[in-house]
Order: sequence, then C-alpha cells, then structure tokens
Amino acid sequence: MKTLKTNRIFQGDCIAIMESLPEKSVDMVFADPPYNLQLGGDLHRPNNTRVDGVDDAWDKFASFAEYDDFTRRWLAAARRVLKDDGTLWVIGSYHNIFRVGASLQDMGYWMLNDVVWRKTNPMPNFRGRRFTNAHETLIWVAKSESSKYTFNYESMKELNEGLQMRSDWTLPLCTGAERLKDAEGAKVHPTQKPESLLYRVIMASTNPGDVVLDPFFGTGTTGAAAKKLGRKWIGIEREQDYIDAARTRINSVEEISDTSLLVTPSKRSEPRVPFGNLVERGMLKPGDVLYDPRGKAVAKVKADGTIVSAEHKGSIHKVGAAIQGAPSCNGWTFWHFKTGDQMVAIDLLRQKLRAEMAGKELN
Amino acid sequence: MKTLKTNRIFQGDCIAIMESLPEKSVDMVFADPPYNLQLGGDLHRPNNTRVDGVDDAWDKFASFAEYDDFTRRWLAAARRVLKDDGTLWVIGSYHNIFRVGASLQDMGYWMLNDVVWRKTNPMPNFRGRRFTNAHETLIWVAKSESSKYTFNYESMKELNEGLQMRSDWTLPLCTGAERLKDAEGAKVHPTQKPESLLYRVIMASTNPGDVVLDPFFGTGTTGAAAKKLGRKWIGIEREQDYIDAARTRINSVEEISDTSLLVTPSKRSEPRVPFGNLVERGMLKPGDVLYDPRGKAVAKVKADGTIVSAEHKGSIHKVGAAIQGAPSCNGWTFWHFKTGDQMVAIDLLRQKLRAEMAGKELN
DNA sequence: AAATTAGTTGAATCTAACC
DNA sequence: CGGTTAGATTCAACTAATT
Repeated sequence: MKTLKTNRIFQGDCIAIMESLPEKSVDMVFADPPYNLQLGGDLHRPNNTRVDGVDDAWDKFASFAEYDDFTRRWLAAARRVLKDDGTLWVIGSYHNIFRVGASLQDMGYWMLNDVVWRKTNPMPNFRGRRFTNAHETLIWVAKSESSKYTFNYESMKELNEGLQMRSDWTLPLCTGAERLKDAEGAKVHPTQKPESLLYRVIMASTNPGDVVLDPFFGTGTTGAAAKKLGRKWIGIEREQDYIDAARTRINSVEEISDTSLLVTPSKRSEPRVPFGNLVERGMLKPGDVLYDPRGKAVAKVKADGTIVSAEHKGSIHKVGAAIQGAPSCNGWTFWHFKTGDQMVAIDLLRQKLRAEMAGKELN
Repeated sequence: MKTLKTNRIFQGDCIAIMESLPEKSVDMVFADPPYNLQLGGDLHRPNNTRVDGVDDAWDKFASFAEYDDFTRRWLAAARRVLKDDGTLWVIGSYHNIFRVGASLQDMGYWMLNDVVWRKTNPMPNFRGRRFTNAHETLIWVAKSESSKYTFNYESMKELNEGLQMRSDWTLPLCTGAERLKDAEGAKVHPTQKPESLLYRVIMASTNPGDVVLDPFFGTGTTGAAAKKLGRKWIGIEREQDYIDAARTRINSVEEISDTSLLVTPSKRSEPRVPFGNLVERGMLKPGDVLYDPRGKAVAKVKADGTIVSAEHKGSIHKVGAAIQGAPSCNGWTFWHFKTGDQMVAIDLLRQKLRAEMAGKELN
C-alpha cells in the first residue's frame, strides 16, 4: 500500500506522475492546463509597443483532436487519484474551455457550476474588432452525480458579506508585487494566476487538512494558497525554472489561522450606469426627444446611447456642455424628457434602474 | 432562384425549415437552443421526452451523443443559410454550452468571443449546495477564420460610455411588464430572454437592413429587438402558443423612422483620402515642412504625395514608422504642419477635404 | 513629503482594401 | 490567390520619475 507524500513538487509529465500516485487519495484537483491559444503574428498596442504574448512550446497543439486526446488522458489520470467524494476544477478561455467541458461530461464527471472570473483589469482589445476579453471560465465538477462533495456554503456567504456567493467572481489579474519576476525583471511564468482566485476555490471546496493536487503547477499559486489555508498540496510541473520559483515562493508562505483576513471587501459604491443602458432596456427609445431645463434646446436619443442636437452629437454630458458653451455638464440632471405635460430629469430613470439593481450588484 | 421572405414566423422544425431557405442569405443567426437540463437525476432529450433509467455513465454518454447530434444538425443548417461574412450567436448554460462550443469549433466556425450575461437578479440556490447560478454564456462565432464579419465597435463603445464593451454584460432577467403572461397570469414561455440582451447582440453584430434569423424563436424576443433596431428578421418556432404571443408582441413594436439614429459611423467607413490629394488641391505645397508631434523630426512634402526626411522617403505612414522604428504608423496623426506658431496635425486637412467632398455629393 | 505625470504591462485565436 | 500598403487601434494598475 502506497502512502501519499504531500507538500512537494514532482517534476515530470503530469499524466505519468498521477498514474504513479495511490488511487482515490486526493480531495481536490485544480488544473490550469494549456489553453491552446493559436496566436498568429505579433500584436502591437496603439502606441506601437509589442505585446509579450504566450508563445511557449507547452501551449502548442497540432489540432483540436490532439488537444482533446491530451485533455482526456490527464482527466482520466486525475479521476483515478481523486477520492469518490472529491471535486475537480479546470480554468480556461474560449479557446479550450468548451472542449474541456464536453470531455468532462463525456467522462462521467458531474457539473456543479461554471464560474466566471471577471477581470477588473483585463488587457484591452487593441484592434477594436471584438469585445474586450475580460473573463476566464472555471468549471467545477464532482467525480459523479452521487458524490458527497464538499462545499463550504457558509464560508462563501461570509466572504460575500452575508449574501450567497454567485457564479461570477470579480478579481484583478496577478500583477505588481505578487507577480514573480526573474533577475532581469521579466515575468517567470506567462500566465501566473492570482492567489485570490485560488483562495476562493480552495476555501469553497476543501476542508483544512485536505489534499489539493495541481497537475499544471507552474509557479505554485495553488501550493501557496493551500499552505496559507492549512491544506496539504501536491504539485506536478515539468519546467525546472517554474519549480525553482515555486519552491522559494511556497517556503516563504506562512499559514494563516484567521481566514476572515482573506475576505476581499466588495465595492458598495453606486454602480455606474451608462446612459445607453436606459435605451437598451427600453426606458427611453431611439428617437425620443430630450429637453434642457427650460424646454428650449432639444436633442434626440440614438440607439447606441449617444444623443444628437442640431449642432452637436455625443454623450449626454458632451452635448449638454456644448449647448451651454460650458467646459462640462452633468447630462443626468441637465436633460429632461416629457411625460404627460411634465418635464422630468433623466436622472430619475437612472435612479429607477439603480433601485432595481440595488443589493444585487454583488462582488 | 428563391427569394428570402423576411419579417415572418415559420412554423415547424427549424432544421427542415432552414434547409428550405436560400443558402447564404442571412446576415446573423441568434439561437437559444434547448438546454438539455438534467434535473432530479432525469435526463431530458431536446424534445423534452424523458430518458429512462439513467444512472450509469454509458447512458449519459448516449444521451449527450444524442444532444450533440441534434446540435450539429441545426448548426449545419444554420451554416448553410448564413452568408460567408455572417456571424452566429448561441446562448446556453453549463448544461449544454460546452457541447455546443466544441461542436462549433469542430464544424469550422471561428470563435470571436464568449460573452457572459451576468444576471442582476438570478434565482438563489435554495439548497446551499452550490454557487448561485448567476450567469449564462453566449458564444459569438464567424463562419470561418477569414470572414469579414460585422462588429460595430464604436456603437458598443458609446453604449458603454466611451470605454470598450467587455465580454461580461450585466443585465436583469426578463420580468415585470416585459414578461409575457397568458390569460391566467402564467408565463407564456419558461425562459423568455430580456430584450436588452438581444438589443446589444443585434446592434453589435449587424447593420440596419440586415437579416437576423432565430431558429428557436419562442415568444419572439429576437424579432421584437430586430424590428426596433431596423433589422429584418425570420423566426422559426414549433409551438402555436409561442407563435401567437410573438406575432402580437412584434406587431405592437414601433419601428424608428429616422434610421440615422441607429448607427454610429466608424472611421474605417469614411472615404479614403490619398495624401497626394492635399498637394494636388494646394492645401500643402511641394517643399512644405512636416514635423513629428514633438517638433523634432522633419520631412518635406514632394509633388507626388510622398515625403522625404534626412534618412527615409516614401508615404507619410512609411516614413513616420521608419523614424520611430515602429512596425507601423498613422501618418495622418503623426505629421504636423506649422501655421503661425501652432502645430496642427495634417489630419485636420483631411477632415476639411472630406467635408468639402461631402458637401459636393449633396448637390 | 506629497502629489502629479509619464511609462509599462497583461492567456490575444486583434485589419482591410487594393493590385 | 498572395503580396503590399494605407491607416486604425487601449484600460486599469502598478512603478518610476518629476514637481
């Protein structure tokens, strides 16, 4: 009978190494596999600086079929080491996550949630040809439909100021001091995940003393978060540079007992409401007429949330300022609409919309 | 040669009906297919019949295969009616979206974005055994990697108050007056989508006059939003009750008469002005000196509309790029000329010329 | 010392028209 | 079809330099 050695990094291929570990010995697997990005040539920012993209060999696959084959093999190995009541998390982007999700279902894993990591500070879309890619997707599965999996509902609720934790998590990228750099100041790993993400994953789905395994360990974010939270960990990684960085990093981590310290306070400030939202939601229609407070100047609402007057066009604030010859203008209080023979400021509509959203804009 | 009849609902199976429509005739497809929900341990087929005795992996696989088969068939029919530069949207939840996404990729569709609809008011998780399911996922694809698809970047940016639209959209569920109810006050359709969601989808990826097809029309949210935004629409639906509700609903929608309120012109769509035209028209003379934004680097205008600096010669763009050592450069905003002691970008002259040209076209 | 400004950077399938 | 060229395009955080 093999015993499981924890709190260590195994170097090598994650499939072979997982196959060598005792079966049904791990409580949770967190996996951040290659995304199979398929990037083309260089990408430059509008200021002509070059984006330092992911071009590592480990992210290259010849075809979807090859990627699927790789996915199924590591998922099978993970399934073997996972306890029957254990769960597994995978993170990915639209390049790979749909394939991973379908494979998970095909292999008998039972989906519990898909969770969206909303990035507060994503990289913009520099060419203006798509929506800003501002999120990544995590899939959380149990080993089977009948698993008695761990979910720390109360902890999650506390973490979210007394409201149920939702399936969308708003967290920043890993930057600044948290981001590991080499001697030359270059990032050690191209896609280091923020520890805050792993805190939440580990706290939600494991208990203190549980074993967390990460088959794509990289620079050890999973190990660092697990140690902080009093969980045991196992990392598997091929690259020596990543392993060195992870060892140093995890050695310097101190366990914390007071997990309330991990709470990331949610923003309670009033949500910003773009004027266009009123139009989208039918509170105002394209073609509706807006009036200045005296009912003289007029402007028409456009479908995209801008407005046009006889001489100006742009946002409610811009056109309001231009009409008054003022440097700035609060369009919300300047512009009015007619309802019956009353004139009402459009700010009323904003207040209405905020009231609908009140208490519901979590995170 | 078949012609495409628009602004109507076809009753029947969406695959058969799409196969009967002319090929490459539709600009955009929006699809909200059955979700294959697995509630209470029972699996449901896309047609809502129950699958018997399913608690082993083989049966699950068989059922997923059936759902995949259905998915691939309607996606193939949609692909046929879609123009080569058209795009397709699908919305789903974790029950089905991963399978749909993988099928899309397998069939040669090219992913542009996955978009998350964050619900402001989701249904809470009553048992406290999972995260509150607070979002759904949309996938936006082009027909192929080389498609010249429509994306109204500027409109989306305006709608988001001057910032790029992100891949996460915060919108409420369809409730209140918008939610269609029958005579007894029961909801007509179990999963009626909010019009605000369709408003954004349609405005982002189509132009006024384009044809939008929805193969799972339900109560016609897609048709209502399309009509509001001056797009043509085609709905396919099997259930008579839904069709009746959709007809009444769409008939009561008013179209905008002033279609100029529907679009934000992009810079890309403005007429191209060769730099040489400025010289031809005497707005700049051969020998005139151009400066970079800091007033340091200089170049002289030649009669043929090229420029020469100390070390480079060629177009305004080429020389600007060479001087900066950059891969590219927008010469219109880079180069300036002196008027009095002011430095003005040559783009101003282009704007002047465009204004003159627009005036002439009106005559 | 504190505040302001300038520079850097992040899992990115990132152009379109013309010859 | 491929190759060439015109020319359009960025947000939030953090760090370093400057006032």
